[in-house]
Amino acid sequence: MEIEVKDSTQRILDAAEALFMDRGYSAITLRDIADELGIKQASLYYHFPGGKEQIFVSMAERLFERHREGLEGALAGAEMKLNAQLQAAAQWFSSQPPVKILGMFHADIPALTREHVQHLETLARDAMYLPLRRAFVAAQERSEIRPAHPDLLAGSFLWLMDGLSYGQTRLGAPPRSVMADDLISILMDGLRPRPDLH
Amino acid sequence: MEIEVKDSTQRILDAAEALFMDRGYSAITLRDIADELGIKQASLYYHFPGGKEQIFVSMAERLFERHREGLEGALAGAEMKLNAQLQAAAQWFSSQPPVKILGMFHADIPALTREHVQHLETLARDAMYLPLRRAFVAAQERSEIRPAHPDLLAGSFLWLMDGLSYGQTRLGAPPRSVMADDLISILMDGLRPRPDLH
DNA sequence: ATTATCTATAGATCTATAGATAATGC
DNA sequence: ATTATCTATAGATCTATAGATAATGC
Repeated sequence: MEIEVKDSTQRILDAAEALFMDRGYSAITLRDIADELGIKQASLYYHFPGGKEQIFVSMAERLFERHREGLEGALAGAEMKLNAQLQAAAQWFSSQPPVKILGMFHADIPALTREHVQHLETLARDAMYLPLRRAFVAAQERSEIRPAHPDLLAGSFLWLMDGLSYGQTRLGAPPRSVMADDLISILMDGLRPRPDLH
Repeated sequence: MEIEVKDSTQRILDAAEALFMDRGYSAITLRDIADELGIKQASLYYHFPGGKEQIFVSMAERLFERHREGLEGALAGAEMKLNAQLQAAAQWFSSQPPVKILGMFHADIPALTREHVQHLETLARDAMYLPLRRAFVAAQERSEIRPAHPDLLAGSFLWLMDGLSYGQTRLGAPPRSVMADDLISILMDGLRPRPDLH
């Protein structure tokens, strides 16, 4: 059994991810990240010559790749019923630290270059949005749910999963797993193929 | 007919609201706000001796009071059916600039003093969360919807309304009013009093 | 010689304060 | 005299660069 010590690059990205995701790009300084690791701020430039922006972009790339694999794996591993797939997706999201992806983007991204924005938006879309959208579209094709705009469904589901992270202690809320189950159950009932219109 | 010119304090809060809500507390400087108004950064201290933090808190107080009145008015003005009330609430939210309230709080609030955090959280709760929660509880008491945790319902609805602001151009989405109607329709169907549990 | 850190610091902000200036109202 | 601005600036960061230092690997 080999004890593999994470290399410095990964440890920097770990710290950066926790800090950036929690408080946003502008609020975090390179000193915050370095302090977290017990090194000096200038030492970060050895691993990331591009400085703060490069650290942010690398962190986001790694995060999206992890989510793409995790979410696609969860969806593929579930029964081919939307209900089971959404439960698996919810479980995946709650296994991960909060992402706050859309909020982060809107607030943080004006601080980045156009190219980096474009790049990260594509990654985010591929990693989190499209896999869910495909699951909703497939369920519609199987007539498992009534017709509804798949962009709305995918976006709202993703948004709700993201919101479960925030909601925790704030504004008095039940535990996360219960919330996810209840939400999915309400959503599935709401999407039944035309139950008994009026 | 009297042309009432907004006083400087209100104009400062207008600019602060637009900037803070868009990019967050840390990303906005006093110079950004002053530039927006065509004055010098130091002049802001005449109206807000407490500086940046006081501007943010005053802006948030005004915003929450506006939302409390607007949301309570919308709910009270609607038919006493949950469906109509949620539609009125959705209309109110889409009449307002995006709030991004929870995301803002989580990210920005570590930069404020404990007292201000406490104060703003109470205002946010009273203005946006509790009115919706009361509407869901009342609908349950009228047996209009099946039993479900009202905190989850109020929180998710608020969160979804908030999300409609983000989702707009991003990630390919239908127009906001359509999305709100579709979501409410799905939610209402999902909450029907025990439809036909096999 | 290479790798990974450090110290020191330049240059660019940002917040906040002090005091000057100009316009208005008694 | 009061109100609302301005200029100037101190003091505190923050990012990024230059070059020193120490440990490891050939």
